[in-house]
Amino acid sequence: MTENGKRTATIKDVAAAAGVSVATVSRVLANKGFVRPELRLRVLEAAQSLSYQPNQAARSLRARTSNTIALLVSDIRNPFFTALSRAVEDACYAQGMSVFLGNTDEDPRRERMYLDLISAERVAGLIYSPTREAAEAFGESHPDIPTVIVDRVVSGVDLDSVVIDNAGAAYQLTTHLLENGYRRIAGVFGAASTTGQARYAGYMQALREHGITHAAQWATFANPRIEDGRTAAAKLLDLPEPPDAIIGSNSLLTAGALMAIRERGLTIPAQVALAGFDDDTWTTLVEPPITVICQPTYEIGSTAAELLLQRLADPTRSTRQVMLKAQLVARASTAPR
Amino acid sequence: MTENGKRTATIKDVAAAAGVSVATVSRVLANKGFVRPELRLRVLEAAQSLSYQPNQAARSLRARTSNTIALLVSDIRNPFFTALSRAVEDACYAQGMSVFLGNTDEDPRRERMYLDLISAERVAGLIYSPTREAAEAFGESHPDIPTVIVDRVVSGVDLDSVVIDNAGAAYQLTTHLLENGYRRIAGVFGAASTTGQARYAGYMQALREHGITHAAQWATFANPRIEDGRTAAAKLLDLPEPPDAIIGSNSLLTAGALMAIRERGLTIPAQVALAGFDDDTWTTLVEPPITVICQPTYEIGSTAAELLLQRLADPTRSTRQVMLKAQLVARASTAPR
DNA sequence: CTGAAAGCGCTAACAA
DNA sequence: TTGTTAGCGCTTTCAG
Repeated sequence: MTENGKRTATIKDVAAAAGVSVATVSRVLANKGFVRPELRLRVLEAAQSLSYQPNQAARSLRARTSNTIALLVSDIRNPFFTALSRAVEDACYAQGMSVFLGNTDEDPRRERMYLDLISAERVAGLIYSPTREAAEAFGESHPDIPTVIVDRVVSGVDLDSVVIDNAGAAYQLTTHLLENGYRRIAGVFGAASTTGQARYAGYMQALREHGITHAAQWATFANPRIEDGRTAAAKLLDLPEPPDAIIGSNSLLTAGALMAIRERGLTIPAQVALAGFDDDTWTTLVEPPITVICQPTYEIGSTAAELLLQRLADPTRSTRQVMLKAQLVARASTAPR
Repeated sequence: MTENGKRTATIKDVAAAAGVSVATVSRVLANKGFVRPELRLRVLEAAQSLSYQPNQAARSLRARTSNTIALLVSDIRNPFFTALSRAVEDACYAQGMSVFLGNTDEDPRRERMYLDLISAERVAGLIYSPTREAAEAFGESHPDIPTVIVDRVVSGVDLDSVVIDNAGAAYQLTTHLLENGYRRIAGVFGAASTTGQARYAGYMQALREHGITHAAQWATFANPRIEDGRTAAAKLLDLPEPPDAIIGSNSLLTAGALMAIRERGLTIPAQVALAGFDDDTWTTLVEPPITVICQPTYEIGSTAAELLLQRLADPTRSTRQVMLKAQLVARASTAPR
C-alpha cells in the first residue's frame, strides 16, 4: 500500500529503493558509523534519484532542537539592522542553518509573541536586540535557549553579547562638536532602547565636562523612525533658543533631523550642525556630507553569529562580552565655526 | 520516572497536570470538538502554569507542513527588498506565522541551496524573487510548494505573482527625459534579473519611438550594488561622447551613479541628468532631489503575502498575476534643459 | 557492519 | 464528551 503518488520521498522510500534498512540510510546520510562502500553508494544513488530531502521537522523532533536560529530586531528597515541581518544570514548560510526574522517595532507585546513563537519552534539559538522593557525584566520569561544580545545592554544576566561603546562614542561625538565651537548641542535619542540611553549618557557627560549647563529641552527622545526624528528635530529648531547643533542617535533620526533642517531653509553647518550614528550611504551623498559615528555593522552581525554558533557547539563555554570599536568620521556637517 | 528536570513541558505534562488525556489537551488548545468547560479550564490553567509551548516540530511532522513561509530575495540590503520583507513579515505576524529569510546574491548556487533547505524544512509557502537562471529554467527543480513570484517575471509557469510594469515604467521614465530635452540617455540596468531586462526593453523602446539612434555602449548592465553602479557610471561618463542623462535601474545603481557624477564634479542636471527606480529616502535628501519611478514596495510585499496566505487557505484557487502601478516622481535632477 | 524497533510530541481516527 | 492509540519521518540504541 505504498501508493507513493506525488509525496516527497521519505527515508523509507530511499531504504526500499536501495534495498537496505532505514537505519543504514540514516547512517550514510549522517556519515556516522561505518557502512560498506557498496551499500553507501546504493543509498546515495537512491537518494539522488528520488531527490530525497530529509524532513527537518522529523529531525528537529528527534533532536529536540532545530537547524534554525532566530534574529529578533526592532525594525529591519533600520539600516543598522539591515546590515546586521545580512551578516547573520551569511554566517548561517555557511553552516547550512536557516534564519527566522522578526521585527518587534520596540513593542513589548509583539516581542513577547515572537519569543513564544521562538520557543515553540525550538530554534537552536537567538540573536536578539531586546526592547528596553525586555532588557529590564530579562530572565522573567526569556526562552531557555542560547542567546546573543546585540546592540543593546541587558544587565544582571550572564549572556554573550556584542555591542559598541555607545556612551563613549556619543561622548566622542559630542566632544568633537564642542571642540569645533558648538555650544547649544541638542540630541534626538532612541526612546525605546538601552542604546539610546547610553548615548544620551555619553552626550550628557561630555557637556558636563565642558561645563555646559544643559537646557533640558535639548535632549529629546523619539522612536527610531524618520518621521519621528523629523518631528523631534522640528520642535528643537522651533525653540525660542534653538540649538546650534543636533545629534541623531541613529541614521533614521538623523535623516529626519536633516529633513527638518532643510524645511526651515537652514544651512549646515553655518546655522546648525548635524551629526549622527551609522555611516549609511546617504550620509556622504548629501551636501554637506554628515559627520557620523561609524559602527562596524556587518562585523557586529558576524561576530554575534560566530558567538552563537560557537556556543551551540559548546554550551558550557564561558560567555563573552565583545565590545567593538566605533569610529568618528568627521565631515563637513560639523566643520569648526 | 517523569524526572521532569528542566525540560520544557510537553502535552503529556499538561495532560497529567490537568488530570485529562493528551487528546483533550490537544482539543482545547486547538479549539476543536467540544470539551466540558470545567476540563477546558483545568487544561488552560495547567498549560499556563507549566508555560507550555506546543512543539512546532512535532506539529509540522504530523501536519506535513509547517507554520513558516520563506522569503528568498537577492539581497535584503537592497532597499526594495528591505521594504518588501517588512511587509511580508507584518502580514505573517498577523497570522502567527514565521518567516525564513534567504539572500541569494543572484547566485544560482546559493539559490539552489536555499531551495533545498526550503523543501527540507517543509515550509508552507515561498515568496520568491528568482535569479534569471532560475526564472528561465523554472520547474526543473522548483520545490513543490505554493509560491508567489515577486518583482521578477517567470514565463511558462502558472504561478501567483506581484510585479510592476517594469518595461512601461522605464519607458515612461525615458520618455520623461526625452521630453525634457535629453538625448544621450544612458542606462545602468540590473544584470542578473528579468527586471533589469524589462527595464532595458522599455528604455530602448522609448528611444526608438523618438527616433534616437542609440549608441550601444550607453546601455550597460551591472550587479545591484553601489560599487558596481559607480563603476558602470564612471565608464559611461568617461566615454569620448558621454551621456547627458543616466538612468539607474534600482536605488543602489542610482546611488552609485550619483557618486561617479560627484567624483567628476559634474553638476546635475546641467551637465548630466540622473534618474532611477525606487523612492528611497536619500533621493530627496540629496541636492538636487532625484527623479524616480516610485514603486509601491510595501504594497508589493503585502500583496504577495496576501496571495500566498490565500493560496494556503485554498490551494485550488486560480492563480493571479497582480500588476501594481508605479509612479513617476519628477524632481529637479531631470529638469528641462 | 546491518537491521529491528523504540520513541521525539503531536493530532486525529476510532472506541468507549 | 473523553480516552486510547496509531502513526508523521527520523535517529539511535540494542541485537544479531
